[in-house]
Amino acid sequence: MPAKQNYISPRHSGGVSGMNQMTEAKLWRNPCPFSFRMNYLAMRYNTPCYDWVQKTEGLSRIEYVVIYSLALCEGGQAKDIAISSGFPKNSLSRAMTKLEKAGLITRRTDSQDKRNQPLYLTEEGWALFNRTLPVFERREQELLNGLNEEEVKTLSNLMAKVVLNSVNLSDDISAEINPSNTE
Amino acid sequence: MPAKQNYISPRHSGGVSGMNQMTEAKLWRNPCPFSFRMNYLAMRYNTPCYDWVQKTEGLSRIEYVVIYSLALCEGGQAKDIAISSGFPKNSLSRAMTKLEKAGLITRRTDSQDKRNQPLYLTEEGWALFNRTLPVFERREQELLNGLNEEEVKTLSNLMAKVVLNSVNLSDDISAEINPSNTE
DNA sequence: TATGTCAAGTTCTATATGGAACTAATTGAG
DNA sequence: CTCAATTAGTTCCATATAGAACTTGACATA
Repeated sequence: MPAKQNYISPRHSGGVSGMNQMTEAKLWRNPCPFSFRMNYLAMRYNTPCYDWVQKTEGLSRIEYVVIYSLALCEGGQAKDIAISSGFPKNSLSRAMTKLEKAGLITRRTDSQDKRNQPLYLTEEGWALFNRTLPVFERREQELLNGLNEEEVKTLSNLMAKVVLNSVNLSDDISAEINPSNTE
Repeated sequence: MPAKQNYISPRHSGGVSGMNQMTEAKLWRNPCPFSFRMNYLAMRYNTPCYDWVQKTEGLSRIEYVVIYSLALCEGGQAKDIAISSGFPKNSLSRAMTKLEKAGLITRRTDSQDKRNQPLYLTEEGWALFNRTLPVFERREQELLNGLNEEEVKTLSNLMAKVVLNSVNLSDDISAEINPSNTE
């Protein structure tokens, strides 16, 4: 065959790193390198984990997030899950209804303030959490495989520092943009 | 008023760090601390940026991702964007159709392989990218505000290392689970 | 004891989303 | 040279999703 037929554009070839040219560009020639790496890794973590939970337990991502959140913070409310996860409260409401029907969580009513509905895992909810957690832990381990213990510690600390800093940031960008925002 | 009425449960109070108890639990008592920090930061970056692009330019997240991807890698294809961003190819197809109609991108046809459609930004596409990029850059800067230059460098390097390691991981979890996975 | 404001959660509904099946082009096997 | 397998991209459509409006409850002010 003529060479032209077999020619594989460098754009589409694996190259040394085993990734396509666009991914390499986003990694190494990106004006927002941190954001890309973060989003890319989030995808490589979330997709397989939540696909697996969907398949094995029949729970969507948001439904599993509710379970996970309550396992870490018993008696938390929909509002708390919304704040810590970013999911809108109406989607959470739907998820909670389904989980309650499935017997995985219970809602009580705060007698002090009847608007509040502290949420708890049932025994079955705990069982589900306990049998699924290892998969999530394993995936995180796999991602961090390439780092030694020291590096994992450093990375963890720096990420925590960024999270703490981010808490004070406004999410309203229009407010930050000045009339003359020509950089 | 009786103290009981005014009592604010520690669960819902700001506490020292200014975040609710559930977020603190997810940060400091999480079996998967890296994953949570990553997802939390991704949310704090993506939500305001893409909401802003939606409002100011009328582009959805996936549509903007196409623009951004082509700015970093001219002539890339839908497939490349799918791999590097995780969006399904049918959603990308829809986005590309809209962007082409809006005059922001053009599709050519590879004469070598007519299945391929290398994509390019038009002049207007470039203009849009150039006027929106500063907002994304600024948001990344804001997130990293709390770190000094040295720390930003370290964090960037470690994240890159994790990405490189992750490239070789399988996304199929069921294949990784052994019959006896009772950890 | 009214009344305006705010907060938590629910419901309604239009739209966005992505899986599955499809078309068209290419390649590989025999 | 055929035909099966593979790949890029599109279309179809059932369902998930999230904005907006709503309900209910709390509480401050008067």
